[in-house]
Amino acid sequence: MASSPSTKPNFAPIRTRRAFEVICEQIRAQLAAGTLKAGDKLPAERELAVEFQVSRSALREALRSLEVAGIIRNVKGAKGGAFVQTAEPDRIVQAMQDYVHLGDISLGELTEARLALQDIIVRLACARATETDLAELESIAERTKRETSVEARYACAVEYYAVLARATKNRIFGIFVDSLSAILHEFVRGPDYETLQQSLIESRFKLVRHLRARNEEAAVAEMRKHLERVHRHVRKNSKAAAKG
Amino acid sequence: MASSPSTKPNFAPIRTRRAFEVICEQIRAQLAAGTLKAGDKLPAERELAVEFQVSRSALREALRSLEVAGIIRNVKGAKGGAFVQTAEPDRIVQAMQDYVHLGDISLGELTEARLALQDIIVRLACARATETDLAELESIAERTKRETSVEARYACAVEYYAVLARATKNRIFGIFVDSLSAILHEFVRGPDYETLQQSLIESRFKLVRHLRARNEEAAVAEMRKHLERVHRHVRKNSKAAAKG
DNA sequence: GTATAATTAATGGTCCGACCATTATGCCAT
DNA sequence: ATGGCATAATGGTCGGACCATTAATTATAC
Repeated sequence: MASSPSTKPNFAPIRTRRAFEVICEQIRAQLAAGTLKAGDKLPAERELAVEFQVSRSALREALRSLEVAGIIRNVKGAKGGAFVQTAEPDRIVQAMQDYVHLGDISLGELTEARLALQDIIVRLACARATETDLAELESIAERTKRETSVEARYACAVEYYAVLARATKNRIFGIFVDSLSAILHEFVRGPDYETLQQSLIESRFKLVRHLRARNEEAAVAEMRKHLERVHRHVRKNSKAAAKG
Repeated sequence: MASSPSTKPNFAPIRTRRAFEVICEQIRAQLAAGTLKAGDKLPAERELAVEFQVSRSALREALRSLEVAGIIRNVKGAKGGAFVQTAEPDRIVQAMQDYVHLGDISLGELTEARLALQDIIVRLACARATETDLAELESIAERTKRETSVEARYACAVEYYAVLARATKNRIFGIFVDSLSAILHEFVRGPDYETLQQSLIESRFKLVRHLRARNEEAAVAEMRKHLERVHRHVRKNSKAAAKG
């Protein structure tokens, strides 16, 4: 079999395909084809290994890949197994985080992208936000005012942005915003973050008022003013960190 | 050892942390801290296993996770090993693709997001594109005209969008566009795709002219017209596929 | 009869030790 | 020098074992 002489004038791509890759592809294909869907349970590892005619180790590496990709979830014990997951954007967020950590993206790019995105989101939310959305935004802003710890208030801010993104009725924007928020979170610490937080709360109320009035331009302007303040803070901190 | 009675009043968080997860975290931490950076080579699997005091299998599952995440690349043979990768957005794209396949995102959301994104991109590119960028765009459009196969022309289109995104001088937009393009690609097939392609070429030249004139509004309008045509096609195909 | 405890079986997580396939390196013969 | 051959390093795969957790079943106590 190996390198039979002659009759091989084609310079085929060498690419060695590893067993676990092939397995992943087959399972992904079944997903795309709809044969497998969220909630389904794959056979047990030992069974699958027999079916694919590979060792359990190789099969496990495939399952591990799919788990890391957020496609399945492994649960132990009797009646356990690999369950196809419902869509969760977490993995996308982490992929972006990894990408940034690998060093190619500057803080400037991140903040610019966030500003541009938030622009779109505010415009869409202005057109589509239901009264429920608006009420939820207000309630979060109220809660922020009552919270005492920096951490708790930050969590409120994240939630506020998430609800705002949801108000666009387009989940893609939610993913993008989540990713950028998660990455920028690492920069947000600093000595005067607490006083900044305080001053941002009022801005959130203003934004809701503009949204409710369906005043697109005012809402966009408010969000811009808001974000630019945050970003000035972030940039200052990052410079301080670079100096230290 | 099992369930030693009494002396356990602490309600610790249950979460069983698997070995490979801990390993991943440690390596990721070294990445974020800068101790590890692109190009570095990790010790051999057998060595690492000793260092982490785990079996080679567990260690391999960790490496496999990192590889799937695009953080390292495993290369065989002597002088092989796990090398920390330079940033590649491919994984983000695939994460998004997985997310869509898991069924939460509609075609409408995808096209809307793409339209909004391309809006921003055109505006930024209009302000920042260098003559080199513009020349490259033109050259790609020229090449598209000369290509004969549908596939080759599609590849040109992808490249055109990529170069346009690069002209914004912000890589984040490149990632977003790549992701959406990859996903929408699956829908683009269809009987009259070839005639559509033909009619789109002229639009690309027009866009470059608008960009070169720094005429933002005209450029945005041209792109919108362009994309709306593509999306009408895509939507028609997807309906046809749903019917069949 | 019902509630509780012990048993069992299924399953993912881990470990070990072996062998294979690929690759770089150096040595040797030509 | 050049081309081939042995060697060693290294990831990929294998097979089998044991552990930990969990659900179902059975036995026991009341």
